[in-house]
This record gives sequence, structure tokens and C-alpha cells, in this order.
Amino acid sequence: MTAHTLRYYERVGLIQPVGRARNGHRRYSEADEAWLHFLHCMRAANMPIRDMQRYAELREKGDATSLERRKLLEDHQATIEAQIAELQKAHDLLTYKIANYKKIEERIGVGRPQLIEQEEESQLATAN
Amino acid sequence: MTAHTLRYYERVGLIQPVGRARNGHRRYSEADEAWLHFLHCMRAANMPIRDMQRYAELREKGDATSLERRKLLEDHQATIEAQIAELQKAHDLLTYKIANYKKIEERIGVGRPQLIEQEEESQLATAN
DNA sequence: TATTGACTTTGAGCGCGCTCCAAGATGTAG
DNA sequence: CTACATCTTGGAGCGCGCTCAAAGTCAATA
Repeated sequence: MTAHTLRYYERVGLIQPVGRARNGHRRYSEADEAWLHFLHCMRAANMPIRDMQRYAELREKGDATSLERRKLLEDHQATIEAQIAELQKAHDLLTYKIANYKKIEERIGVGRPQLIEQEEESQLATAN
Repeated sequence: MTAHTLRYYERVGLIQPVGRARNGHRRYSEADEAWLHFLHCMRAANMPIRDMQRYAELREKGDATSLERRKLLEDHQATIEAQIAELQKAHDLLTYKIANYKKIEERIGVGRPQLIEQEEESQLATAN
């Protein structure tokens, strides 16, 4: 997380105005750090800034927003699950295609380059 | 995948100029569809357009590029694994926080709202 | 014939999440 | 005292991946 990003997050309300040293430089408390860690983790999981803003806003409102906050987290957890499923599909497809390339490379090795294009086609045809 | 996206992909060289009907409208062959399916799957796994362009380019060059293509796929497979790991971490954190919210909501239910903020803090402190 | 409606093109515009620039204040080392 | 590094600010700029606007062509239907 760069300094630029920290200031950006403060600007857009993801973090409350943070404490300053006497010279005006920002000093992040441990609570700030914990919160930033959470934000970082959610961003890494592709939570949109908008949603994080919403969550931050609710958090500042306090007690009464627990249910809504939980719903927000549950929703994002569901999208994470969907993302993992997509990634897994792609991963499987790549495993298949990579194995196919290895086969093709073997054939080149033993001198039958004329079959390569055909193999490539069949790879495309069956890739799913 | 929208028509806009299909045309965009053609513009940037992800797919070769596709066949046309007599009236000039695009007609996608089954080979086109298979390739588009692959592109779609890789995009869903966050492969950058640039990388897909590179792969497409190699594919058009044919046989001799097998190794480089495989490397490209292997690299992306590795980034998929990293992404899954990140998502899993976020998922776990959310599981923890959601459980915590449920506890908090229970307390509200039995009438001890004064402990909520404290719980919230401890949640932040231990969230990891 | 007139009117849809689906396609075509070029090129511009947009939303996201940063990322950087320019100018200025402050602190540290030589 | 002079450099230099490091922070401060507001605002502009950027890379990505679409997404859309405008104007035109063509086929089918009322």
C-alpha cells in the first residue's frame, strides 16, 4: 500500500482523518492499521471502493448498523465464492491446455511436426 | 459477451477478422466460438488483454511458438493460484467477522447493547 | 413505398482505482 | 547556512477494459 493510496483512501472517506505529528505528518494508530489491513484484504478480494465506503460509513454510525454491515460482508463473501469458482474453471482449463502443449512438444521432439496444427485444433475443439 | 466487446476484441487483434455474410454482417464459426470461449474464460480469470494479445499473436505464428505459449499459460496459472489464495484469505476473514456480528446481534437481542462497541474493537484487533 | 430493426464504421467517452505533478513546509546532515 | 529528503496540499492524468454515439447500409415486413 503506497502513501498515495493511503491519502487517497482518506480523501474518499475510507478512513477518518488520521492523527498528525506536530509537523503535520500523518501518524497511523494501531486501530488505523487494523482497519487498513481489513481494507487491504477486501480490496485484494476485489471489493469495490464504493462498498468499502458504505461499510466504513455504517461503522462510523455505530451499533445500530450491525445487521446491514453483516449483510454487506455476506454479500461480498458470496461474490468471493463465485470468483473462486471462475478461477478454478480457468485453472482447470489451463491444466488441460498445458498438458496438451507438452504432448505437442514431445511430438516435435520425435520429429512429427506436421501433426501440430491438427493437435492445436483438437485442443481448441475440446477445450472446456 | 456483448456485441460491442466482440468488435472490440477484433479491433485489438484478439480475434482474426471474422467471416461475413453477404450483407457484411459478422458470422462466427465454431472455431471462432471456441477461441472466444477461451478468451472469455481467461478474462474471467483476470488475464490482461495484453497477455491475451500476445498469446493470440503466437498462436497465429503457429508451430514454433508452442513453448512460449505454454510458458504464458503456466505463468497465468500461477497468478490464478495466487488470486485464489488471496480470495481464500479474505473469505476466512469474512467468516470470522460475520460470526462476530452474529454474536453482537445476539447480545442486542438479550439487551446488552453497551458491550457492542467493545466487541467491535476486539473484532478489529484480532481480525487477521 | 415507407418503416422498422439489426447490423456496419470511426472515434470518443466513461468508470474504476489509483498515480503523479507542482509548489510549499519542515526536519536532518554536513 | 546550505542541501537534501520527506512530508503536505489540490488537482490533473493515466491505464484498463470496455461502452456508447452518430451516421450509414441493408433485409424484411406492413
